Amino acid sequence: MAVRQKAEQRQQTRNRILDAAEELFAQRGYEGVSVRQIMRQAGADVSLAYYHFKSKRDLFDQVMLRRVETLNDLRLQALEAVERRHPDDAPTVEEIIGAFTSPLLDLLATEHEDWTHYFQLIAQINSSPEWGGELMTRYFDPLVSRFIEALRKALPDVSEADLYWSYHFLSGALTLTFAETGRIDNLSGGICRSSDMRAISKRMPHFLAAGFRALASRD
Amino acid sequence: MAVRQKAEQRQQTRNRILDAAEELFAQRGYEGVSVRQIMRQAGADVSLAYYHFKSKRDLFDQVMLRRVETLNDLRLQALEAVERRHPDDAPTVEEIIGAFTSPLLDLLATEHEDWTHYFQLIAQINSSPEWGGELMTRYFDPLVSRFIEALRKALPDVSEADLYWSYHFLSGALTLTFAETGRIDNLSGGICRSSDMRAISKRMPHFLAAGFRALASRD
DNA sequence: ACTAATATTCAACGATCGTTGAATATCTGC
DNA sequence: GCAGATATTCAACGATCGTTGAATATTAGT
Repeated sequence: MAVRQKAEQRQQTRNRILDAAEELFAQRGYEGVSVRQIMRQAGADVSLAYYHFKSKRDLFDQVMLRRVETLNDLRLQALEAVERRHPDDAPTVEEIIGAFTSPLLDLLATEHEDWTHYFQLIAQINSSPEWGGELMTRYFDPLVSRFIEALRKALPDVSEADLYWSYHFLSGALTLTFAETGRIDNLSGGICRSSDMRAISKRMPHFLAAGFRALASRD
Repeated sequence: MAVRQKAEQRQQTRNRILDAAEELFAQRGYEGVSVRQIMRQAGADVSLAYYHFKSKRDLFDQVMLRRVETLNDLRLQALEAVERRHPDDAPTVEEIIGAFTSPLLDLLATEHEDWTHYFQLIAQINSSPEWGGELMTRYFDPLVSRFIEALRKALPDVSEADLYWSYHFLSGALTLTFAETGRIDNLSGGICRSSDMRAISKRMPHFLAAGFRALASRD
């Protein structure tokens, strides 16, 4: 009974390792975690990591790759849904930014355990001089270019430089928010909570869209 | 001749170690750098690190502390200068945000080598779940609260939650921008450069001030 | 049932880690 | 110029690092 136990369990073990690596990398960074700590958390022997992955760096890359396609697909679908609702005119900046951010909020709302560490990891990579420039470009550039194209249509008079800088500010606000460091909890004395996704979705698109428009409509 | 050579050289060596640590921590993070690598770059023996500092962690803390007071002072002075120009009414949001950001731009313009690694380091800490919440609070909370107080006066109808979330988005945009990861250079195909402080100072305060106002004037 | 393939464990490698105590060089105060 | 303080070097500690090869357990194909 139970045909193909081996292939099933292979993926199961592989995912257990990826889960442990994702969580620990997100908490302490790539260099702050050892393969031994990852495998201890995964409940398996150290050398099993090198049976399933080529190296520590390869394990890290697979952690990144595992979810990036799902995320990019959801974002692209959200953008296309918004564009479908505007067959003649262009969508608003809010709608486009909403399509960029709401998949993250939805994933956290429905599958929080699975995605929270992944977003924290991306946040750290994004602001790291060593990894940020290259890795973010590699994984997200096509999708981001697609969103920037949509934003260009929504803001016909914006200059290219203003457009890219606006996106850069968006990216910073977004990644820090999803890093959930607890900073805003401390600073606000409990008024705001890092994990309050409803509070974020009510505010972030408005805040950022206003910024885009402010730069686009400058003299 | 040369009275007090020893005391002078003590500070000189100490600063050489701090410089090396600052640069390497900024590039690869706390765990990504060894004390040996730091001392190699500083051109001194490993054990000298433990003569000048208690531990690796203490060295890291001193790297943080060395510049934080200067930075906070400059920001506070900039804010007070803005407020002095408005004896009766409140300063604008742009002016307040300018006081928060322009000291960073000025330091990079005049003493780039000294400060660029420090800002990169802060950017990484800010979006790290392990360090971000606590360290940023410890070093910057009093100053940030002072700025938020000024912003509250400039936006009399804003809710507390909107105010703190707005600052959070500002903080994300600010730290990613000063992380200078080269991401925007890649994404924009060279149109924008991470190191172009003039481009940043022309855009960031406008962008962020518009965001603050958008949240403050919501129904 | 037997064999080949796959999955997992065991033991160890050389390298590097943070840290320390003792020895040595250099300067200061008298 | 000498004694004591200060700064720097040398050598080493046990622990942990990433990684590997060989041995063992488990499953798959026939």
